[in-house]
Amino acid sequence: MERQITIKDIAIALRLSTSTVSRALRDAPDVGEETRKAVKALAEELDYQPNMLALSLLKKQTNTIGLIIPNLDYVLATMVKGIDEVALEAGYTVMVCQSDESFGREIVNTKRLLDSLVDGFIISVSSETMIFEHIKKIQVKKKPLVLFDRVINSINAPKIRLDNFEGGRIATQHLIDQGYKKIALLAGPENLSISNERKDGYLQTLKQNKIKTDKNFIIHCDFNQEYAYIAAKELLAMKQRPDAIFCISDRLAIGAMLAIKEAGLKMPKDIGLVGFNNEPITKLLTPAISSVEMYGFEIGKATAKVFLELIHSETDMSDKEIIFKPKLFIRESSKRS
Amino acid sequence: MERQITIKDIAIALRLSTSTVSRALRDAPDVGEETRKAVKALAEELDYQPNMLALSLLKKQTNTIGLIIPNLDYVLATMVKGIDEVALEAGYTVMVCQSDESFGREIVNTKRLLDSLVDGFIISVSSETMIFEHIKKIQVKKKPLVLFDRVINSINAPKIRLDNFEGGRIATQHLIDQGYKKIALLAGPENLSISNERKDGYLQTLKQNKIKTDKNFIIHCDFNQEYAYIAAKELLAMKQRPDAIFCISDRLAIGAMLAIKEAGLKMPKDIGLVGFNNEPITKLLTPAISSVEMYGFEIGKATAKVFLELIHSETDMSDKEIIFKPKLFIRESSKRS
DNA sequence: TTGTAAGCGTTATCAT
DNA sequence: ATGATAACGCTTACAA
Repeated sequence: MERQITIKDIAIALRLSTSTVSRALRDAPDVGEETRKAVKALAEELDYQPNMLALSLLKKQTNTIGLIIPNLDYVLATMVKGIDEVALEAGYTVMVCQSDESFGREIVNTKRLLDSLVDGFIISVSSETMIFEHIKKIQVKKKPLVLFDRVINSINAPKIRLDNFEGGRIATQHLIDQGYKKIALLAGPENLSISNERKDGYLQTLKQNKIKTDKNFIIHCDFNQEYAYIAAKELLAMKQRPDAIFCISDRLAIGAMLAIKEAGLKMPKDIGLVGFNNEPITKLLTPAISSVEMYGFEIGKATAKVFLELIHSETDMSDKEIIFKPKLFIRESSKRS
Repeated sequence: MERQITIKDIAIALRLSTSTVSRALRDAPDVGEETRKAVKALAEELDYQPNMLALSLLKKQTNTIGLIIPNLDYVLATMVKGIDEVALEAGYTVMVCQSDESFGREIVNTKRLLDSLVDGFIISVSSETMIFEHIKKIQVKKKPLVLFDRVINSINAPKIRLDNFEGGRIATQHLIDQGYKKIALLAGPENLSISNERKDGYLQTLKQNKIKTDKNFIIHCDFNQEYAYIAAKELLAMKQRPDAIFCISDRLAIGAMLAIKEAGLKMPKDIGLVGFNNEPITKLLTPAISSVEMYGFEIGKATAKVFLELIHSETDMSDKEIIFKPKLFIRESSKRS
């Protein structure tokens, strides 16, 4: 790596002090017209670039956002895109760290980023995360923190997320409206907020419609097509098999679909299927799968905006909560009428 | 943001000099056993964290890799995952910047990262990128640089990529073997290396099999399902319509598939279809789409390894080139025999 | 074994 | 209008 051109180089070459050069470069008012020109010309010629590290050390800010996410699947990639776009615009660079759904990696990532490189954090937790000491540490250090998508209610920080309860509700209500009576749920990992909220929406909707819930109809599994396939097979093998399955994600729905097809059942006639996320694939499959849109890009943009607001106004925003309303896209897999 | 605990705080509290504290913390040999213990104990108690910024400024290295990619679609997300994993293991943090296929944003990202925060670059260029001054600038500054996936041949730097020519070849040969005679090509943007290499594989294979190429059978379009749909419609509307379409990506293949279905044609009987990337969806569609696997995760890991090698051994590696062999997964969309 | 001082590249404060 | 100096937090000769 080449030695960087510094302010000092310019100062020496021009027989000026570093402070004058610094001032000239930043168009400070109290600097002679000629010196300014000379400095700028030489800076240009030598292709001088300020050393951000030195600036960051001095200013105690890096213009960098630490973004910690559990994976880079469709939904999160979309959210990252939104965050990125807003951040770039505002002059921030985003450090994306994937925890890969691992609590351990999430902690390592948090620690690394916390070790003073980033101005603040935007986090969506891993599915393993049940203890939040690492997150609290961020707050102890008074670094700005925004939670999105998979938020943690017990942490005091701005939260941007989908109304997952409502998502669960509209999906379930739709199935009921289509005449399905024995609706199973393929849920995600047990302790994951988004999964449980969707589940609550499902449960309450059943109750409101006076449909008894069958515990055996609720299966928790990892966000993984294979597991969903196995879980769905189990459901279909029951004597009193469900006549519809609501899946907490499209990946799960795809796994379920494979099991349904293998069982020789037809959607929507024999069984109804609804997914979540509204991934582009859902439109393309046969049958196309009904799914709940979660507006990932918008959530991403909103998240970054809240972050910027938080970082610029030192006011307390820990109560701030932006909740996006989901929308159900009804497709063949569940449309009977 | 809270004031950080510094070495100075510990020094004052213990009535030592900062240098002694620094030494004690780093287990330097020339420090008294007792002082070491005292320092470490207090550091622990105060939860002292070294200021990486100061260290970086001093050492002129940030343990950070600048990763510039055109998008976060399935293939690149997979590659990023591979890069991330290896980098994390080696103590590096990755700054992922999406150019969003925009030349302008690629330049902004490069400039920002170059302004001294990162130790080196891993880049896959945008589809708009035809001028490489920003990349050359990285080299002028002697920062380590590795290109992957969409590489630039005229730039002297290690390159890790798929054998795209071979990918084009096996896809085309497969179609020929299945008895297709009029094979069209849905290619990507005109100036994109991966697209042209795949195209060359296609062209040469046709030639080798003594099949005349029809210029009208080759359509360039953006990596976008909509465009592919339109392009495929055009192809199918020709009097002498193609009896097979090789698409340079799965997204394009999906667009083509929609057009094919709409035209009432059956795959593989009436028309053959082969995609590229082997995205998980290809298996799930009806018919399942044959596709060329490109081993994104492995390419990602290899890329990060080469980067680490480059950064640690100051040897010249600009000739290094790792080329992965693609593999065709044959599915219903093109399997006649 | 410990302390002093210079330096990494920059800016801000105070003189001149 | 310009310069000297201290400071950001840390490491590393060099002294003691």
